[in-house]
Amino acid sequence: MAEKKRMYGVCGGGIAASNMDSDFLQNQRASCVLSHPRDSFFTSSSSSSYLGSRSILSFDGITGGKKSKSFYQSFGQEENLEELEEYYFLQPEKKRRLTADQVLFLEKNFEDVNKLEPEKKAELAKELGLQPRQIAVWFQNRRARWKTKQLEKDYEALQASYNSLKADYDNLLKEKDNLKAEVVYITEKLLLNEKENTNSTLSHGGSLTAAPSNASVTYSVSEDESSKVSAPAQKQEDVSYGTSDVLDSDSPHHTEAFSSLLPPGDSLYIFEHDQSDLSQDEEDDRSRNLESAAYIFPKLEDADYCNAQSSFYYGLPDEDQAAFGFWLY
DNA sequence: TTGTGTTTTATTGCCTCC
DNA sequence: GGAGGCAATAAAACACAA
Repeated sequence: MAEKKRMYGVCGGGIAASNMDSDFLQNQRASCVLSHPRDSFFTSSSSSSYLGSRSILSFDGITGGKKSKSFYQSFGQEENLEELEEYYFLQPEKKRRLTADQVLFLEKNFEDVNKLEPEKKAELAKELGLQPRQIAVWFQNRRARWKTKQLEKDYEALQASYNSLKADYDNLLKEKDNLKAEVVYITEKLLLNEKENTNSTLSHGGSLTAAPSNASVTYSVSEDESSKVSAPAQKQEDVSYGTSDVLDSDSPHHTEAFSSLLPPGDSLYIFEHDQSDLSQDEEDDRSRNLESAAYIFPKLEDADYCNAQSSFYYGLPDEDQAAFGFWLY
């Protein structure tokens, strides 16, 4: 690539200067030294429009720190101009850091506009005694730094947003698991009561009796029984039933939860039972029914009453459908 | 003092716009 | 085709621990 940018070059010798034409280099030489304390030695040939650059050449300690041999150490004030010029322009290129003031000034301008108009660039260069190219480079690098910072900020914001959403999601998952466990618990209770009811009916000469539609709801679960039922779910998901109103057997809300499954006007008639009455076969049946019910119940939240009822009804084995049909209607 | 990591200054090559 | 912007990179300057 020819060219344009190779010509921006810094004043003085070194790599960048090697691509410059001689007129350009003459001007740069002149402008380079103007800002130096010994500017007067070189002003005669200057036609530069800038005050010149303090950068690149290493004759002037600007920012402190490690420095190569200084101008004044190398040459006493009596040295002749040829040697001085040789010193300046045959020096290998050295980068110079801008002074704190220069940086501050540039930073303030960067706050106003982060892209420079050519006029502004020339103005800043003149004001700071730098090459316009240096100003342009500084702004370019500054934009790059700003962009990097911005990316970091954006990343942090996204990370925070992600963490927040993930926390919400985890909470919803827990809530879902809790609700699932409640469904299992409730279903088990219903099935147990259905069994109990069947047994009771058979022991009373085989005539089925349903609770009157306006009968009061009675439901009770012993402390011991409750813990037996909930234990597996707790073990698996660390679920606490104690937090649920629905599952609080002492709470009036408990029966309301069951009643919500019934047609308006009907109420649930549930007998107390003794779990110890269950045989191994009955336990197996119960497990099977629990699986079915646990699969079906989650649909209830979106379904209207009829849909929920039919889902519940048809999702069970035939014999259980009959049983549920008995006590639901 | 020296080795090493970071920051700053500057260059290069490519791209877009006018 | 020239001017200017950007990404990638080099290299000097700087900071700091050992």
